[in-house]
Amino acid sequence: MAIYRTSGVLNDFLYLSGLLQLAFMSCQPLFDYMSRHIELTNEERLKIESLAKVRNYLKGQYVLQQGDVCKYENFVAFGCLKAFHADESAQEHIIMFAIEDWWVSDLGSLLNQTPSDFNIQCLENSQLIQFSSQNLETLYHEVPKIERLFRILTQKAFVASWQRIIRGFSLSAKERYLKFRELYPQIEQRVPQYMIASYLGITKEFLSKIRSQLAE
Amino acid sequence: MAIYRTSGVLNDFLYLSGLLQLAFMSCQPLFDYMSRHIELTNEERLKIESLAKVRNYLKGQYVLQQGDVCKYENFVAFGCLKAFHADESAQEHIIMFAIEDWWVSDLGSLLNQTPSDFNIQCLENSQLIQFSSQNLETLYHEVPKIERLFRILTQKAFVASWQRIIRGFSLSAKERYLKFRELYPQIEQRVPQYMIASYLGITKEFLSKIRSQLAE
DNA sequence: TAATCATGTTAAGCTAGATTAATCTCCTTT
DNA sequence: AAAGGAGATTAATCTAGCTTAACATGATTA
Repeated sequence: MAIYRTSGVLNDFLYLSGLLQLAFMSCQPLFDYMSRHIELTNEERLKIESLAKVRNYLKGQYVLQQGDVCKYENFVAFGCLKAFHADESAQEHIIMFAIEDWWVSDLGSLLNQTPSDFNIQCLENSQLIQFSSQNLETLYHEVPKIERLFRILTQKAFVASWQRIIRGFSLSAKERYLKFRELYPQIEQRVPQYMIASYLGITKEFLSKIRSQLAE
Repeated sequence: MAIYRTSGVLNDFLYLSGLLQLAFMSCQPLFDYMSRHIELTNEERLKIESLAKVRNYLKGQYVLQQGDVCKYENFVAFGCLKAFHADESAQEHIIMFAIEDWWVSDLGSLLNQTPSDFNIQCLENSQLIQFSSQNLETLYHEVPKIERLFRILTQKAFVASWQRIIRGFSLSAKERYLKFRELYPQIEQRVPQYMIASYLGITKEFLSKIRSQLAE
């Protein structure tokens, strides 16, 4: 698919920025993020660093494929990804986007070591900070603060997913689109419209219609 | 509304069973439940008991009303409840049912002390074991096992809610109904059809049609 | 006994949103 | 320069599921 291909110029850029990115493969973005929630000692930072794995992905690459067991909980240092489920008729349904400072994984698959329900794919060159479920367990035990942080994060994610379910019930497609723009203005700029349509659970044609109505 | 009213005979029964239930207001159901996940010492049990509040509700009573701040995380010792959101046009959208051994609350409201997005109402006489957010915090600190348990429970709940979102995208109403029966056979027996329709995000008339198709 | 209420069913007509297919605009590649 | 691909738009037609409304049933109440 064309998403894997890039122009010569873009390739040069990617190669270059790839090199640049290699120069900055550290857990710093994660520490910055964490320090907004909890305070970490230097030993704790070292512990976290020893259990994390920093990895770069190119645009189009899959971090997780439906059917595989999810190996990592991923923190996005930079880049943009989508998580999507492909149904029987190969239709893609985007479950979430992830940009800087977001966590993305198939938690069910990671926890139960079962085949994943969905795919995670990079929409831009991305750098992820990865924790295997084993390392995460170790981290929970050795740095209880982190267990606490993850409880809180998961609770927030759970609340957000319930709000999404409520929106799915009680709002029209147009209202859901407006809500999406309100909630995620940064993401709206960064991903193509047809993916937003997929996230909203409507066709790209219908989203286009909604937008033209809004423009009037 | 008639849901509050009951026949004389039923009232007698309720009164009686209310008395009987008063005789058994203990945290035992919660301990039984917890012991399926973690092991508790006697001191820990006492700690939990000291922070919990056992309360009976009659059929029809609200445990939480939309707009109020959610005061408790509720464990269902017995009974049956629904959590539902009422939209602008006063339409009810059932988000979840809760029976024995389920937890039910508006976590977002509880955590952030913000007005709740939805109602929690008893469909049967119910007994809840309640933890205020303060007591829950205390519990997390004094019994770290519990913090761990709640992290795991929340993760599971989060996974379940994502699966529900996926189902909402990729399954037809009929498929969603069949899935519901598969996942929650006990609940199907216990709540009226029109509430199941609401849970599935369809009208009661359409569910009726689906069922008649299935019966053919 | 008659009335009421909760629940469920059936059927006619209606709309939000899907499907299909053609067209357009940028980019990128050759 | 031409061809191709990704993304977006528009319009015609179609359908899953909604709305409305009438009716059935069984339980409860007066």
